[in-house]
Amino acid sequence: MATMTAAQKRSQAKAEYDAFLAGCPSRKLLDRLSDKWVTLVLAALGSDGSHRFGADCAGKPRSMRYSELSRLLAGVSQKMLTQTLRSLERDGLITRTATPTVPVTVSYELTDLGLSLHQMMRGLKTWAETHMDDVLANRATYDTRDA
Amino acid sequence: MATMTAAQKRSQAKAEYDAFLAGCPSRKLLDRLSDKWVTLVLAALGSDGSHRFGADCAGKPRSMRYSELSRLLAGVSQKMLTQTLRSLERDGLITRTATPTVPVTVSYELTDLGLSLHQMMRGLKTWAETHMDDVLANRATYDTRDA
DNA sequence: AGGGGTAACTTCCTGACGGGAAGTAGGCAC
DNA sequence: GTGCCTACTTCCCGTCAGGAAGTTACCCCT
Repeated sequence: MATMTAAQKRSQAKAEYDAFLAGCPSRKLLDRLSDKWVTLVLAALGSDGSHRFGADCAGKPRSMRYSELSRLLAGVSQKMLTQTLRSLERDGLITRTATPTVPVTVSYELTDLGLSLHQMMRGLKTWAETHMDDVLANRATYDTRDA
Repeated sequence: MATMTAAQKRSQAKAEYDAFLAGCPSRKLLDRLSDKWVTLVLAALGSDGSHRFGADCAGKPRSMRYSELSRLLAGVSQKMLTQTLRSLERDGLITRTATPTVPVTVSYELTDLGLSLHQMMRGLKTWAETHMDDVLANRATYDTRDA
């Protein structure tokens, strides 16, 4: 067991996990990742704060406070934000750091694992933003095809 | 409008759509894409049928029948599969082709737009399968940290 | 000719889950 | 002491997903 190299373990994992199967753990993981808040939280933590000015900078991850995330991810309920952050922490994708300041301050940051996933998520978010027009056009065509 | 180059249109779209905003159309699109069945359907249609033998071949998209998808995506209900396929068709990501054979045969295939999204989805599915062990390890640590 | 079979849905019911809003802890400023 | 701040937690309720049964349309078999 301990005699396997990382590469061996990786190839074995690749062979054993199949997200198409319902019972597979990786399927459950994929279900978890396929969550709108997960996508947005990862996209938020991965981009630097100046996404509005410089677009999505692929640079170093940034730690954000709970309230910052709450503000950036417009429309997220506090319950879902907490829940999403907890599950991401549990899965080792982000770290939670509580500093005992006046009112306790909590900051979240991507781990290396989370950073690797962030690449995917950022791509997904970017895809949605760039191909929005195509999708909208297709919808218009579809809706008028047979009224 | 028609005088803009594709690059110009793209940069404009990039500037206008921001998936972090709740009201933005791209946010709604991202929500739609962040669906476990969407991810799996796209992953299925993009991979050739021999994913079990040759893993996820990045080759040409493959048309699949309703029943094939239903079988491959273990656990999907017929209702959700139909619903997912309909919305993907509406958004121009897949095409639906009904051939009037004995019992009508319906096949689905990725469009070019869908194929570009498929790259993302395949990456996501692969990520889930390859990093499953890391996540599992992190969960074990988290759960035993404070019982 | 009538019963059975098949593909691709559609409908109905019910339980789980997400959103909204209100409540909690606890330390400091006034 | 009263109030406020952050970061949650709890409660309620509407919506939505899952499961199973029903539907349509056609052909085959007897």
